[in-house]
Amino acid sequence: MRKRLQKQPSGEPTLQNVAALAGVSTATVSRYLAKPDRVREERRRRIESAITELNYIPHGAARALASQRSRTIGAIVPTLDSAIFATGIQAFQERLKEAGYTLLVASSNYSHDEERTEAEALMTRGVDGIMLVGYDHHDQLYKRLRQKNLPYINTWSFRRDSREPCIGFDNFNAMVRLTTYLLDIGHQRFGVIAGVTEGNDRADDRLQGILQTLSERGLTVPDGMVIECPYDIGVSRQAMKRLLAQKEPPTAVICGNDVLAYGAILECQSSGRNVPDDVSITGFDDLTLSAHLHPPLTTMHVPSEEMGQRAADYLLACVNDEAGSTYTELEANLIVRGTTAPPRNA
Amino acid sequence: MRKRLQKQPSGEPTLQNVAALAGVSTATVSRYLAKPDRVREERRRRIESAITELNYIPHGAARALASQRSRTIGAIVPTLDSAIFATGIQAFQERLKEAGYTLLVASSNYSHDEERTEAEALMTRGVDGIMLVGYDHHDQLYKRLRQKNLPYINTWSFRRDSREPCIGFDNFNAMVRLTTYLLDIGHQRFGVIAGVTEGNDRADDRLQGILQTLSERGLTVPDGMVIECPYDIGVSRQAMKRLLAQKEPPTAVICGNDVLAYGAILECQSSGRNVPDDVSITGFDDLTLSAHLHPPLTTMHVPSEEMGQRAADYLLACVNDEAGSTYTELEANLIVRGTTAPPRNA
DNA sequence: CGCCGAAATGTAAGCGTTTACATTATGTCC
DNA sequence: GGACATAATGTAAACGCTTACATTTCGGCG
Repeated sequence: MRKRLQKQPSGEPTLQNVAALAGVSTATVSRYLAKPDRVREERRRRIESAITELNYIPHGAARALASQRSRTIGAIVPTLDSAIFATGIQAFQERLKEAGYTLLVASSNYSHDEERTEAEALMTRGVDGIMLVGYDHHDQLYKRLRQKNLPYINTWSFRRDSREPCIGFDNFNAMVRLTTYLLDIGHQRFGVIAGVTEGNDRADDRLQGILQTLSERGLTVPDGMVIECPYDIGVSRQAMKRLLAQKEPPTAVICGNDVLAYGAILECQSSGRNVPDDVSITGFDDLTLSAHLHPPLTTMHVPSEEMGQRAADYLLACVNDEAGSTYTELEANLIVRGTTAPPRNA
Repeated sequence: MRKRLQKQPSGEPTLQNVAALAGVSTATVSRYLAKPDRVREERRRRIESAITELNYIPHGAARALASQRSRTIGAIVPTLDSAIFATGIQAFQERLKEAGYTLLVASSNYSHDEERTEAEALMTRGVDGIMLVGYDHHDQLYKRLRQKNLPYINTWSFRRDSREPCIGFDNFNAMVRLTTYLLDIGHQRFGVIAGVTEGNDRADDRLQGILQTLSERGLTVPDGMVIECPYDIGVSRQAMKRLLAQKEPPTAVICGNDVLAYGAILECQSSGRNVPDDVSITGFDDLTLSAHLHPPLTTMHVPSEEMGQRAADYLLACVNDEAGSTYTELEANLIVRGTTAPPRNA
């Protein structure tokens, strides 16, 4: 046998060391780690003290390699830098933690391509499942997911006709309800500050919900009364300014989410307009802050925590070969607060 | 040789398959993956098409096991559910992504014990480095980190006397400056709505900065004028209510962060008090929204993005055995906006 | 045309676990 | 006390890569 320079080992205590110190086989230690009650009392104690003494920490990669599962789950959100996703992810993570799983996060910046790339990266990391936001994804991504037979779930939206596992609410329908409410209290002239619909099915569904409801009531929204803008409060203020500058300004402005609504409200306050007397404004998400605003924001409440939890539950069920409900519809609730009122002339 | 039931392989294409299909050795494929220009043109092409044909995705765990590094970095933040950390993490992640690293996140809920547990979990996952928030951590955690010789960095605070690698700003000093500013424009009666200092060195440093500055100017803050509360807008409103109910209410209220300040402002608005005429209010963090409030919030700007980036840079430098600056002080800047003014009687 | 150093490639030994199967200890029942 | 089922343990072969070292190929050059 030739002599070779040994590859440098990690220097960390290994399961093998633990076994040696405890005077048992590696299999027993491994079993102890997985199901402590499958090894007899006396050995268990020896193993435990060996672990403590060596400060042994199992090697996840070795584990993943041997067992073909990483106890790791991935999530790809458009951005972490948004309270609403952060809340959902936080809940998601919390649940995974309880089950001994670790979360890998990635962000797509609202781009299908980036999302796909990130998904690929997560797969390399060997995640046992993936949480996605929305239902509209890169074809290749769906293909890969199915090919690898990797559990995944779409969140933040729910469509009756979906063939993909999903948990969320119906964005379209939610906006139908909100718009109907505004119509019912007498509004006729609407403005819309929508999120960017390109590559964002939630934003698009919401916008369509508004437009369709209005058109069913025989109302059309003139050009210039629908503005798409990124979820940025400054940009939203600009949008609101343009809306208010129209010769027949809207009596109600529907915003794609709460942040856009904040911008709209602030613009009104800065320009001396009263909300809701001069103009009603609505949001979507129901961020914590919204209830405290002055006046408090009328908005659709999105159950982001529950969504996070349930998504985790579903994926955990999948990896454990249990049955989980593949389609779960949650309710987004209209919360009427202080930023909406009948229009002046009504 | 006995017959054994084969352990079920993953069914995924492996590097071995790629090598076979391309007609080269596994070593060559592996090299191609790591440094494409180290294999000759012609083989490179064969390998590439083999990869495409098989839809090959490298197996991260195997990789990690063989190479002793996971290309994965962990971060433990108090909570994801806070705009300020989310922003920092987002930037951190972005940078890691560029370098081909993946982020593992965990949250500690402001508890040293949970932080330690999470760190242990991250180590099992084999992270190559860890980002922590604050400098005050569980002794065991520090011990473990050093014992494993695992790169780590403290963020969100900077202390001259720190012996730990850190990147951040001096919370104490920042509050000294902010308090001095308020003193300079004439305030004498102060209220403080601080974050919970237990287990949160940043919150504590900030509070001490305020108290010490005041005491140096011969001012003492009476009991009941300093309230610690969790970063919750509702709770903060309650705190503000109590402050305003004192017989000599403060002319300036210093808040531990922007969220607390929002609560304070909203409480004033609800109770018909004018900010800043009746009472000045300051925040800390400079969240995006703060600049847009009405009036816009006077606050300390925290460079969370830069902090995230730099933290990533440092850890990446460590894993690549490059030199990175171990101590980096960033500046938190006082942004004077509309919520502060000299007191009425001044 | 042969020689040499460098570059490219191949060979095969791990990396630290899990787990199928073999073996051994334990407990139960007559 | 022996036979047997059962529970506990041990043995050793993967898992899918990386990489040290060996071998081959390539390009110049005299």
